[in-house]
Amino acid sequence: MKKESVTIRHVAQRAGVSVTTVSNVLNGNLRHVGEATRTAVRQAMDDLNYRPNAIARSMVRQTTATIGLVMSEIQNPVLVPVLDGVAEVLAAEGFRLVLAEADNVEAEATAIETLREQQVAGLLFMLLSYRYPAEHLQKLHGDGLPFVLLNRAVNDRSLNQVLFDDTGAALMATRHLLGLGHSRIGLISGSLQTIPLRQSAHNRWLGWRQALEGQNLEPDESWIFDGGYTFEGGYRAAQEFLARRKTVANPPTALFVANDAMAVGVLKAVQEAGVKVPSDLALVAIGDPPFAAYTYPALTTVALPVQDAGRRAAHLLLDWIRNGQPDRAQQITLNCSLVVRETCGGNLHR
Amino acid sequence: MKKESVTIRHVAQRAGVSVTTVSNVLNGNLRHVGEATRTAVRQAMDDLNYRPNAIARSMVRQTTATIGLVMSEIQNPVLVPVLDGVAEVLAAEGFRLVLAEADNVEAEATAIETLREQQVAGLLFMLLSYRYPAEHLQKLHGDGLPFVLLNRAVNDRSLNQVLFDDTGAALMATRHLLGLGHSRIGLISGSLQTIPLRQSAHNRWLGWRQALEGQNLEPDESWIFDGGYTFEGGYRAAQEFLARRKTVANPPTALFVANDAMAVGVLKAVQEAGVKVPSDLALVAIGDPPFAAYTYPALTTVALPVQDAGRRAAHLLLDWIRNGQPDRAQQITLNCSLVVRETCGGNLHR
DNA sequence: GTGAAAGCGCTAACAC
DNA sequence: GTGTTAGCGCTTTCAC
Repeated sequence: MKKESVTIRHVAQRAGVSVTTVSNVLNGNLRHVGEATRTAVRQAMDDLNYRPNAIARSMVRQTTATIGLVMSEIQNPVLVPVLDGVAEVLAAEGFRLVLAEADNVEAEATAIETLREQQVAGLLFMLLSYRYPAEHLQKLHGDGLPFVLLNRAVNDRSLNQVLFDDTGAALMATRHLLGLGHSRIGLISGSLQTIPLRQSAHNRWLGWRQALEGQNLEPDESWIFDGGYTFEGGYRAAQEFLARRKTVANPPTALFVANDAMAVGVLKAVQEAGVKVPSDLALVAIGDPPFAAYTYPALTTVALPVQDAGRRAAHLLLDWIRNGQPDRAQQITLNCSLVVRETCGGNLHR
Repeated sequence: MKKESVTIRHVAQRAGVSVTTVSNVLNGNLRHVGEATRTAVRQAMDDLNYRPNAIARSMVRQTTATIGLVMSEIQNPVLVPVLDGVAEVLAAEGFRLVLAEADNVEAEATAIETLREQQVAGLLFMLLSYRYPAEHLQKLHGDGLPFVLLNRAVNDRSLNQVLFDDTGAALMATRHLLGLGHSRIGLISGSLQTIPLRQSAHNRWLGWRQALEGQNLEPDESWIFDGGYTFEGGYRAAQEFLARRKTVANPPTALFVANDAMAVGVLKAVQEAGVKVPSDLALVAIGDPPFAAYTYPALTTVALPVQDAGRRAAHLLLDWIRNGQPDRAQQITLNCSLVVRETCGGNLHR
């Protein structure tokens, strides 16, 4: 990189024009540039192997075409399609994406600071934790920096948010079981008690409750097992469930599992115990990642439009950046859809 | 963002010093700055809520603390831990990460161009395709821009690379089967025939061959089924395998499956067919993602140190950036390790 | 110890 | 249509 870089000035010189002209052809400001001049400039650029310096451009324009993405856990596979969705629209719109991981509030604050120093045009927050403080977001808001929240409800209607309808998804999942004739339905929950707590875990629990109550069934909290959203947690929770199941006359005939990773663990524990799915025990989950169709039996699950969430969030942000702050902040809640596969089987009483 | 931003000049004014002094405390150049001055400046920064402009700094320094990551498929879960490893060391070393997705050669060229316009200090390539042209990489090399290749062997010892020992992993996997007494071992391969072709698919096939040949066994190419590295492909390939298996007197007693995703599909197909793993059919795979321990039965697989690969690549790149181009390019090949779980069972003949 | 000033590569008035 | 020029916010000689 210690090569003398070729600048707009060199191009101008070689083409025998001024820097303004070069700048004009660079930016498509062609009404001011004659045909011949244009080609001459282009030629000179090619000859010199000229590459415009985006840093210098940002410097004078006082803005960048870069947005910062701060995410809580890059490792979480759920977020990968979101990232992909974001990357897709940003690339299409000519924006760059700079990544910052932040697992806790301080790290998040630091990330925001760093990103702002980079003069990002906007910020995207993609986090999973529950009851994450929102003060520094308010500060962003006050500074007029565009940002949108992805999958983190902060109960503030002044913030732009893209959310999954977790409660609705859980409702849908549980109702599917109900519709099949199940009336005793256990819950393998997300991080309800384990740390970090999750917004979605709470909402999915809520959906389960509501579905049961809607049928005048008493949600039996003793059939809730916290699986912490992991394969391992689901496996363990299922083992607990199975142990308790044997001690009781009328155990649940179905399980609502709050995500697909846990469902994989549940499936393993259940199969090891010789319990048959769906005949002995029906299972619904939430998420629908690629593997959901290839478990044995294949998971019936409520699909979350994760990639779409990324796209929507990116569009929301870009709108704000380009057209100024919208009059009202938007809370976009994404709808989910049930994907029926094999883990629920047919009607229980048929 | 249309607020008047507070600059180093404002700080200087408020602290009653020159911009030079402010710059000096900003950069820890404290030998030239008196104690009192320093605190005054710091105070002024706080008061004004000053945030240094990294763009302006890059402008004058003629370099950024940003590295570009160009990856072929963000969606591929295998790459997520790599990304995490990269992000981890870059964050620790004070570098930013800008992401660019590129699924084909032209997209890659464009991504490189964009990233270079952003004046990235270096480039990381994380791609899966096979026989990807390397000319534009040579150009980078000629321009002296630091870059390292992750998981893309280009057979050019002048390039810095971090690679998985795919052949070794396949050898290890197949030998494990051999050691258990299996002598007829089929292969569910990666994208050997499907597009895009994969370097790793070829190498894993090679490892399988070599293991067999090492025991003076003839690798029977008619027991190779291309699963394209996907759940779906693995499932289909296994169905083909099972169909053929029934038509033959001495079918393979084991399968080397070139990655874990396919192994999940294989497991499903096999279970649907009522074939028992490992008693009727043993399975080894490669990868060891989180779900590998939670399939039923749990996958015996050769673990790839993916996160470590990301870290190593990042370090290699940072070294180059900071200490100049190394005398010799490094080809780091990462070792793999067998994780024995349940899909192979015990010795065949015991 | 501290300050004045040049200039990084580019854009955008404004003048011609 | 094209050129001149003044910065964008910062770092960095070089004087004092």
